[in-house]
Amino acid sequence: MGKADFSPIADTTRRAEIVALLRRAILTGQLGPGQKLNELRISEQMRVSRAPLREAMRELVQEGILTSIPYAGTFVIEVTAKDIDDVYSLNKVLDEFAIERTWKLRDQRFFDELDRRHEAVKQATRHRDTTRQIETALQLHGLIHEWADNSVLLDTWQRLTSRLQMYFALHQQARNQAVPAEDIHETYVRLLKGTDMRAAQRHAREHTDLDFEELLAYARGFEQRPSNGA
Amino acid sequence: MGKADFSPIADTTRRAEIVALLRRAILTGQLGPGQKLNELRISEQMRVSRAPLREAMRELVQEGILTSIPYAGTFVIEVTAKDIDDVYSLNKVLDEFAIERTWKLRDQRFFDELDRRHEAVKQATRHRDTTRQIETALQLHGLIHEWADNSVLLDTWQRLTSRLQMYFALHQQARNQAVPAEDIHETYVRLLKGTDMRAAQRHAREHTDLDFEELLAYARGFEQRPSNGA
DNA sequence: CCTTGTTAGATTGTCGACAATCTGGTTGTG
DNA sequence: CACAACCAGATTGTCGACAATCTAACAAGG
Repeated sequence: MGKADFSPIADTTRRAEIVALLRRAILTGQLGPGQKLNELRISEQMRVSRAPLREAMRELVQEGILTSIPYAGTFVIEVTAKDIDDVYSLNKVLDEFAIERTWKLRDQRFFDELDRRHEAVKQATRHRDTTRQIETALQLHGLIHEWADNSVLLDTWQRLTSRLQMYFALHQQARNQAVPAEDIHETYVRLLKGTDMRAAQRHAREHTDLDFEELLAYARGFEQRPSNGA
Repeated sequence: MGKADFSPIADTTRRAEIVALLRRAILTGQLGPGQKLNELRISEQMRVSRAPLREAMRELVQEGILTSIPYAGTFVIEVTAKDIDDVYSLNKVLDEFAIERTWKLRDQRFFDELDRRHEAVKQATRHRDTTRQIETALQLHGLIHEWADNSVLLDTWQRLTSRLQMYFALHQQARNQAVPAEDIHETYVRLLKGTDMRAAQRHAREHTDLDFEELLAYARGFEQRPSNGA
């Protein structure tokens, strides 16, 4: 049968592309915390007028990775240890909820997708591609939120993810250390495949395979440090 | 001493005022679900150009009460029973978390504020002011999120609150029934003042004094019903 | 020396006009 | 009648220019 399920076509507005560009620049650390976004300069660089750029910036402000002060400018959010702790602690709660909601909905497609994403992380790890490693790890952890069949939860988690990705990128960028070779997501995946939901939730609450403790310790270091623009 | 701590002055940009106006119009039900927002018409009514209006609309899109389709328009979100259920279930999780975080931070100022907001609800109830009753009830429940000392949690909760307020307004508007005279928040306040945190959390999870069950039943009624604009 | 008033430059906020796109009706054709 | 191509109107997306506001440097006065 001619049954092909098409995905929605791409948003063909400049605004959407600008949002994607800016978000990527921030989440990869090209735009550092506290840095000011000069509208005229950016609009000229992108060959775009200020109108769609400003609209894009409003979106990112609401997304929580930019902050705006009227007549002063729009800046990349500052990162404090408390911010990271706030995001992290809430993230754990959402994880527990997502696991609970996803649990009964797990099927073969879920397990397949879980393996696929897990494999993507392992591949990025082998290639020593730290940026992609962060990205894939977050995608792996995002599966339960996508599967939970709760659009508001997914929305909320994606908002947190933006920040998480930014934090990890900063951390990685500053340390630039060798990535862990072992597979730290092994337990997480195994528990999600198992039959003990409580165990999976406990794992999400207590043991984190996204290495937050180190991230926190690091963040306490650059507290109050002046952020120099690029 | 001349020590007066000033709060930041109000945002004096048109954009901010437009956001407030539009939000109020949506949350009070003046703009119904599915309704299209004609930029030219609204900008003329507000005596404002389309630029700040469009920026304001981007904010509300990210806030989750508007939805935008490129080259087609921006619309007030549709309300389905599932949406309400999604918001409601996530809200309960956030409540539990907020109670946990707030618990150790409770002090006299907290209890005073709790009483103050509780009193505001009772007053609105006495005056049969249903709109204000919704508003004050949500403010009462918001205290634990404000007190939890987690800016991300507060952000998230406020986003959900926008929707909750909209749902309740629709419900109230359609039914237009007499408001309950009894004080349904009595237990909630009492538990928050007590010493048993688990009991307070259980109450948040199991018994809801914001009457969601009825709201849900109602929402299932206008599923798929065409929304006529004003 | 410190404070206050002024001013020039840069940047953000807002405006009105034009371009791109969608919608619905109309027309022509089989 | 069914259907596709086309066209006119309305609406959204984008642009360049102007107005409002902020910042920092400088001068004047105590």
